[in-house]
Amino acid sequence: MAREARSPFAILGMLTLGPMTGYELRQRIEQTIGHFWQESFGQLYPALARLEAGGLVSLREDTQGERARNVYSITKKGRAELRAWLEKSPLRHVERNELLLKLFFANEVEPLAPIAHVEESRADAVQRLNTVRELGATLERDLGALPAFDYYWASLRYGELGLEAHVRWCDEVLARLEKKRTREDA
Amino acid sequence: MAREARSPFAILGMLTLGPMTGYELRQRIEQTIGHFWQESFGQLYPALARLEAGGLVSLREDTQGERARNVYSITKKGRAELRAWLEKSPLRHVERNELLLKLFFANEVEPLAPIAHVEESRADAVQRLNTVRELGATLERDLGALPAFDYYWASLRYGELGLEAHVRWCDEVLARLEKKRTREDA
DNA sequence: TTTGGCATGTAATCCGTTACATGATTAG
DNA sequence: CTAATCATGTAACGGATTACATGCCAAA
Repeated sequence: MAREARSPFAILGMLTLGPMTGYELRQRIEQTIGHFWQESFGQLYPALARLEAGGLVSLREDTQGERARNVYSITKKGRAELRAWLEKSPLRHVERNELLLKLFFANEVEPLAPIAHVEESRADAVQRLNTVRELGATLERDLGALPAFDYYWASLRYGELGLEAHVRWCDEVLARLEKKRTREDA
Repeated sequence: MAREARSPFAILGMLTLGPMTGYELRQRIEQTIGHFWQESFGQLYPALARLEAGGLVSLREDTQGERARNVYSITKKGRAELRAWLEKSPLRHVERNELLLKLFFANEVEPLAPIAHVEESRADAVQRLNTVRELGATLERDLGALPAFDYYWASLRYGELGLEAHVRWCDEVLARLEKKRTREDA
């Protein structure tokens, strides 16, 4: 029951980039796919243990640096399972949107509240849009020649187009709500 | 620990539209906010029981129709808590995106797989875009005069702009991946 | 009579965050 | 010396979906 676990596949995917510790996994996930995928230690370490038990990753305990480090690598079996998963169609599921939920029932409160929510959301989106655009420039410069570049580009372009649309939506909604507010104040 | 529960507020919000059974709640949620918010019975019934225990909703057992129906209404206390929640800024959190995850590691598989995923996603978005636009027309005709109309409109407009952006993204990605495929076949 | 809709709920399982707990190394 | 970073884990808690379980009523 429940949804199929996807954290293990995110881990296997990251391990195709090279062997890593759990700690490094968390960092690299944050740096690369962090805009649309996050993992916490509470997920990572137990998931790694299960993957190792299933033979999808192998563990090398690294003691040469004096400090204990558990370095994980993807195995042949792990790579095969990852590929099979990558080829399966992703199932769409409805993302809960708390901002929209608060807006939908906003007639219960003064218009100033939803207006503030949308303004905050807009500011946040503008800021993230800048980050995404900067990241896009760096990525093209540094990794533009890699075969995987098109796929990396796709995820950034998703963020860019999505955030642009979000900002436009905020502007349209704010215009309407301001109009509504002056209308009702009169 | 864990995130604040939001299902109870979705329920309270729906109950501002009138008293309802758990079954009706599920239906009306599906019909109205279903594009960005879903609730299953596994959430609804326990949540309703807790809301009643806390005095945020009141229960009237309806036996006049011979069949047992538990009709819930929002109480004054419930409405006050709903309003307080509606005024608080929604916390943004990163939505996991399985399509992007599969694309990000798509270099592990043949390009045909990610192309198929994006094509499916595009078809799905186009279909939902049609639905949203039809819904928008009906909404304006039927509820255009309500004070809450602007808020209902906002949620539909969100879907419309978001889906348009998504379709555009699919087209851009497909163009790139097709180019990549012919390049690599040569 | 059988299918579909109305209606209520529980159980299993996994998702996911936050807090707790511990300790070594490194840079300022 | 001390703060930040590296590093590994567990515990607690609640969120959320899916499947299971049950049964009535109405319409075809």
